[in-house]
Parts: sequence; C-alpha cells; structure tokens
Amino acid sequence: MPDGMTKRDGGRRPSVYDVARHADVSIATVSRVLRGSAPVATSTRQRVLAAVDELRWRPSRLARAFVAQSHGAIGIVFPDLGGPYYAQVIAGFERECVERGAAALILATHGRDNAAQLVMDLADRVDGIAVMGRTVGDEFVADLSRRDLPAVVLARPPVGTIPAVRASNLAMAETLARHVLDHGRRGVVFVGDPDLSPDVSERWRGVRRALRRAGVDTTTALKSCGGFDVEHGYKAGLELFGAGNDPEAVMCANDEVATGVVSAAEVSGLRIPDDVAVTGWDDTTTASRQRPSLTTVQQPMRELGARAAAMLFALIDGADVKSAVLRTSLVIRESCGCRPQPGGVGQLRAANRTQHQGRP
Amino acid sequence: MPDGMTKRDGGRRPSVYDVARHADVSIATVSRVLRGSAPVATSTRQRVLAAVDELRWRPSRLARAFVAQSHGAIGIVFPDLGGPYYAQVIAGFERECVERGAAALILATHGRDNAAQLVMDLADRVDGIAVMGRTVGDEFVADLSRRDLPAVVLARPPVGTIPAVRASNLAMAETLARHVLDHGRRGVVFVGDPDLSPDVSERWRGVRRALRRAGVDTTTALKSCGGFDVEHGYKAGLELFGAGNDPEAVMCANDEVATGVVSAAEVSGLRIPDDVAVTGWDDTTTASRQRPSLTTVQQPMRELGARAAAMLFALIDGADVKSAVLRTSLVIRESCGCRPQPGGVGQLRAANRTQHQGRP
DNA sequence: TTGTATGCGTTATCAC
DNA sequence: GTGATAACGCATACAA
Repeated sequence: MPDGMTKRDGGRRPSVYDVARHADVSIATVSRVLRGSAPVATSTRQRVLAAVDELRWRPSRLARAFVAQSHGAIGIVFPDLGGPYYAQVIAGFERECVERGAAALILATHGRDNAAQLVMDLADRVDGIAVMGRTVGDEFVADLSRRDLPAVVLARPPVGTIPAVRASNLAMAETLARHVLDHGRRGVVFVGDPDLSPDVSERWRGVRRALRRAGVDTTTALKSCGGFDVEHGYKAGLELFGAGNDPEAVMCANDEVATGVVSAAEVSGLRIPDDVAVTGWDDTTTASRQRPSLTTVQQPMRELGARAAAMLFALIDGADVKSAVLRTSLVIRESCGCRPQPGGVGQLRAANRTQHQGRP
Repeated sequence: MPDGMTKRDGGRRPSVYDVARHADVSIATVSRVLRGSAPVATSTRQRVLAAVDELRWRPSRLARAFVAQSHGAIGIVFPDLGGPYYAQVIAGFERECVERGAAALILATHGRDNAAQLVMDLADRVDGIAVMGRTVGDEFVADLSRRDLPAVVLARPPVGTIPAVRASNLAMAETLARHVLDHGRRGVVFVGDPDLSPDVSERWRGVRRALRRAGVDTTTALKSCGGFDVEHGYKAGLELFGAGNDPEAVMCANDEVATGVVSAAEVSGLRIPDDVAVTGWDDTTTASRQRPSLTTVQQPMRELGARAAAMLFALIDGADVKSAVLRTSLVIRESCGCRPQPGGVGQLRAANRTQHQGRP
C-alpha cells in the first residue's frame, strides 16, 4: 500500500496494515510473527503482539483462504440425515476434520430435484468431497473428479478412478442368511430396497445367494419397503404378515426397518423368534436393547466417515489413495432364534461374533 | 499457512483472464456477462459464454467471497451429534440454509478440552453462528457477538443482547408432572442432569414445582444420569429400581433416557405403567412405537434449527431480531398409566394433546 | 532481522 | 458498450 494512503476508519475490522502501523513495523513482519514463518527479534515480536492484542485483530480467514487457494474444508453429501447411521458417519467424518483443523460441510439432498445443483455449489466451497451411495449419479461424480476436485465415494463401489470406502456386505449377508437357514427357517423374506442403495443391493444379493444354495425358492423372497426408517419397516411388516403367506424369517435392510417389522409382528399377534425370526443390520445402540435383542451385523459407521475424510486429505496432499473395504461382524442375539445369553440383555460373548472381511 | 490449508497444485484452473483472452474481451466484460450487472451486446455475450463453456470455467468462490467479504455460510455448534434431537435440529438448520443458497457448518465439541478454540475457528469461517445450550460459556458467546459476528443461542435463554430460540419447558413440565400426579403417583423421580442443559434444568424445575404444590417431598426426586442417551437412562434406571425405594413414576429428561429406563424396569421385573409410570420428552419417532407407547412432550425440533438459521440471516441482513419461544404440546400415551387409544399403537386423538406456549 | 513489492481472482469505478 | 485499473487482506520472494 502506497504511503500516505490512510484507510478510512469506521466499523471496518482491522487489517494487517492497521496492526503494522500500530506496532511501527511492516506488514511482512506482522505476518511473520503471527505465522512464525521466519525469525523475528523478540522486542519486535512483543510490539506486534501488543498491537494485535490491542486492536483485537484476527487475520481474515477469507483472505487467507484466498491466498492459499484452499478452503480448509471438505464436504460430505448424504441423501438424508435421519437415523443413527448417518449420525455416526458424520461424527467420524467430523472428528477427522477437527483433528486436521479443517471444517466439515454437510449436505443432505433429501431427494430435492435440484440435488445436482446443490452438490455443485458445495463442490465450489470445499477442497474435497465425499458422496454417499447413490445420492447423485455416477456420471456426476466422475464429473466432479474431472474438475480436479478430490473426491471419494462412500458405501458403494468405486466410480472409475474415484476411490471408495465401504463395509463388507455380500459375504456377510450370505453368512447371516445361512445362520437363519440353520435355524430351520425356510420361508425367508428380505425387506429392503436394493435400488435405493448399493449397500442394500449387496445385502439382498448375499441373502439370495444363500437361499438359492439351500435350494429355497426366491421368487417371493424380496419385499421392498420404500425407506430405511422404522415407519417403512412397520408398514412393510404389516403387509407381509397380513398377506397370508406367513414368513418364518424376515431379514431387514437395517436395524430400524427391523424394529418396525418387530412392531408389526407383535401387532399381528406373532411372537419373535418363535413365530418369525427377524434380523437387522448396523448394530445400532437400540439393537441390543430391544426385546428380544436383535441379531444383526455390526459395521464400523464412524470409521466409514473417518476414513472417507482421511482419504480426502490424502488426495488433497497429492498422495495415492486406494479403495478400502472395512470389516463387518456378525452379532448373534435372540431375534434369530438363538437363546438369550447368560450375560443379560444385550450382552455378547466373543464366541457370538463372526468377523468377515473382503470384497463384498 | 493456517491449519487445514494446504496449497493444491497442478494445472492451474482458468481465471477470468483466461476467459477474457479467449473471448477477446476485457475481464470486466466477462464479469458483467456472468453477473448480469450491466448491459452487454448480444454478440459479445455469446462469445463470452462460448469461452466460459469451452474452458469449463466457474468463477472462484474463494475470490468472490474475499471480494464480497462474506462466507456465504453460517455455523451451528452442538455439544454432541448423537440421537434424533440433534439430527432434527440440524435438518431444520440445513434446510433454511439451502433455501438461502448458503452453506451450513456443523461443529460438535464432544466435550473436547479445546472447545473454545474450535468454536473460534468456526466463527472465523462463517457470517453468523448459532450456539446450542451450554456448549460454551456465556462470556464466550457474548465475546463472539462483541466481535460483530451475528450470533444466536439455541435451546436456552438469551445471553445479554444475543437473541435466543427455544421451546417452552417449565410450564409444560409442570403440566406433565401434574398429569402424573393425577394418576395417583406420589413417588415421582426426575431422571436427568439439570446442569447439562438449560432445557433439562427448566424441565426439572417445572416438575419440582408441581411436586411441591402437591405437597410431595422433593429431596429424593432428582436422579442424575450423566447423559442423554439410552445407555445412561438404562444405567440410571437400574440404580433407581435396585435401590429399594421403588419410585411410582419416573419422568425423564428426554425420550431416549426414558427408553433406557423402560428397559431397566423390565429387567428389574417391573411392569409399565402398572408398577411404575415413565414419561419422556421430545416425541421422537420411537416414542409412539414403544410398548407401552411413551407419554411425552412434543417439541418442534426442526423448527428450532430452522428458526435459528432464519434469525441469523436476519441479523446478517441488519434486521432487528427478537427471541422466540416455540410451542410444545403434551402427548399422552400409555406409559403414564392412561389406557391404550382405540386407534391402535401410537395413535393419538386430538383430545390427548395439550398445547402450551409462553415463557418457560 | 526487516522492509518492499507482487500476486491471488474477483467485483466495481472510473474513463472512453 | 467496453476497457483499463484499483481495491479486498494476506503471504511471500526478493532486497537490503
């Protein structure tokens, strides 16, 4: 700034220039003191710090970000925000951001028709973006990456060169289905919408494979329910139990749907697991507390979010990033027909957990 | 360079200068075309748009924000993220942001020791900030506002001149407690931590007032549980029911704590509501689905988030903003001792709802 | 150790 | 209608 050019006073917040003038140094020195980017004489430093303190100056993040050409933030896109699953994923994502000193921007498209526009807006304000499941189309995700914006996908397979982080589904679903079949149940129905998410799609495929290998007909083994919450599960359950062809086991897309199905069963006068077995997925906190306690599959939800963030930061740093498949584990409780554990409701013994890792 | 900011290199992204050169115009004209801030000849406009298209240029939000001295974002600070309450508040906050074309930044302090630092960081990257409950101290909140950063507080009374948005607690809690007393229950215990949140503090005060007016001793009427989730409620419930002085009614800080208390009661061999009545707060989706269905208080959680955001935008626009107390309503179901409603589990008749508005 | 000068990408204010 | 140019607040290469 040229000499004699005095900035107008007023409500304007102080800038480096104000601090520099106040401490009788150059703006470069002020910057050096604040960033510690170069040695500064102790006496000078103290003058600067005093000025900073007196003017209550904080460097403008807007300007810093502009100079650094970096937002210091990453974003994550969900279809929705309800339910414990998203909350956990967000928590993991956010924790990683905090550790890195970055901000987390969260966007839920909620099935809005302008979802693509919203995601684009978000892309303009972050250094990297994570997209969950089928929130937006593949071609759109690929487009983000083509704009040189670091991107990862979550809870779904990789898209082209865009890395993915997800939990193992297919093999574990097959394992769980086999366990249900081992209880002697043949009339197995999977409640969920394979089209709504890649996760559910893989779980259904795993279940179907187990049924086929056991020689069970699968033509009526899929019941879609239109959503992932308790309400949808309840409604699907009522339809299922009212249809006459009473299923012997209902395997659900997630724990919340399972909770709804359990309610529907009880309203329909069915006992669990005697009349009908029920299983969930996710091992949310309520799963162990329900009665009967819910047999389900534990997946590391926080870890999913944390890994997505970590992968983004690695990409931003120019590192090479590979897709990851996180481990899931079987959590056998009572709702599948197993006996209550001696430890009490919701208690588990290690022997009841089966881990599985690999490509879903 | 500040935390979280690392320079991304690679092929430089195009700027106005590139587009201007490509279209053989000045950068001013490019800006005019894009912003529509001044008339441009049709032929010129088309040349510019063609160049924009070809270079796949998007104006840098970083630069725009810098020039406009505006982040185009507001932030919200929570103590935590788990549970349906926060999810709903976030959803409302986020919806309002989307409608306004702004971004929502979400921070959960999780009881970290550097919470104040984190909130300060957030304050540096938003145009306004909403703080929930006692996430940070009053003096800190006041300090934010003193820095000319628009601020509102959520789920608590106003702090100085900082407006608040909250739901009615005290009178409704008293009403609910009276209802429980009307069932003939005298040994009433409130489970929750008044110190953890202003909301809970007011609910406890309302309950206590009702008890005192009914001539009930309140010296053992408070049972703290250390948190707002099912686990804490369960643990508190076990202690409560194992202590010998069996309560006749347990009024909980929220629905999740109530759910835990219900589990604890059942494990302790107590029937609800015959042996012990239980009430919650929030009317989350599971409240109507539980058996027995949970008597609780409905509060507009999404609305709380939405109003907080709307108030921030109003403050940013320089408008005058007044605190607001949102209406809550009593939701009588079975867990308090009332009979099941004919409509089925979770169904409500209008007659079962009592609304209340006013200063809590 | 400190100061000067330049660039970051946009919008806005002048001239023409 | 259009173009040259000055901010915006900071970081930094280069001088001194």
